[in-house]
Amino acid sequence: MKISTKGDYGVRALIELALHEGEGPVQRADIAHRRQIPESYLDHLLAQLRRDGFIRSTRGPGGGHELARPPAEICLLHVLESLEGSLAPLGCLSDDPADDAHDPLCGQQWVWREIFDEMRRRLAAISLADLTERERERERAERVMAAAPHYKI
Amino acid sequence: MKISTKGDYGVRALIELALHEGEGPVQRADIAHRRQIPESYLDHLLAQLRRDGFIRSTRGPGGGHELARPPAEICLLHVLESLEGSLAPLGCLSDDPADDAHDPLCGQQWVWREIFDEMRRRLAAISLADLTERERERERAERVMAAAPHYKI
DNA sequence: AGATTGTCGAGCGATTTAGTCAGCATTGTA
DNA sequence: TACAATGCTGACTAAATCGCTCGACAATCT
Repeated sequence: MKISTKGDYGVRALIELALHEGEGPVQRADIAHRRQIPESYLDHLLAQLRRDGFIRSTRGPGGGHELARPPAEICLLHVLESLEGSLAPLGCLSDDPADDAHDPLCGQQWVWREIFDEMRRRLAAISLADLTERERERERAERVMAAAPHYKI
Repeated sequence: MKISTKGDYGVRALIELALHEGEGPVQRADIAHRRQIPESYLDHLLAQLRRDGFIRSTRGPGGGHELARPPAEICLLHVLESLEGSLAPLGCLSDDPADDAHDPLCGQQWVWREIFDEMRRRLAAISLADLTERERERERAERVMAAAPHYKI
């Protein structure tokens, strides 16, 4: 019942791209270092995000990755589904044909249907812009803390 | 992000016990056959359910398993948490010390906190009695279908 | 004593997770 | 044109988890 590192790393990477929007492509190595993601693993996540149209990539010197759409038009649900596959807690609730729609708890499907729908609604309501805003706040707070160490908890 | 067969099988087993409440202990083999659960696997699930006080078991001829509490006082949340461990989608939201409370998406913890709470609320509101009632209805419907085959979809 | 039940822990094959790595493709710059 | 900087791809792997089996043991009834 856990979200994997794929979802985590992927979202972190997108936040990094959103923070530097309009400044040209950001390189794989920079994303990896700044967000603490294994560089060669990040490759695969970026590839997936590109396949699903969240980012654009350019090769060669000065190349890198950038958002393909404004952060406000990218929602957490779609990003996670791209990286993790369907988030359905039961195979039989999933659209994804990779889940072999016929095992656990299908008898209690009705219980999970609502829970799953509610979860999707909430995740769909959160955009990359929201996440980025929070992130900026967090960084601001961190800088204040660093400047006045005696206020630390 | 999936519920495993443990939760599934465990709930099915408890429903079976609830359906035969007051008729003395039900044997492992009977539960397994009637609910289509591998017998030797069921062992471990029953052991866990006993450790957590959902069922009582008696050995020897005529022994078996029975509910330790009335079905209305057993909720789906607790059963699943017993069998699956914490249902928290992030380690950092879990009470369970088995989850090493410090990896994925902790930066987006606030997103998941609410989703998780809502899920728990809903699962806590469903009792074994509710599940059993649904099951009885399902069986009734099945019998009607069997008696009048030409009504089948 | 012996049959019938539950209890417990070791082990095992398959799958998934979380990566690494080597080699190729593309593109800017000199 | 050469070459350096970047991204792209697929094969590989180590470790964890899942779903289960098995064998030995413990309790209890007749």
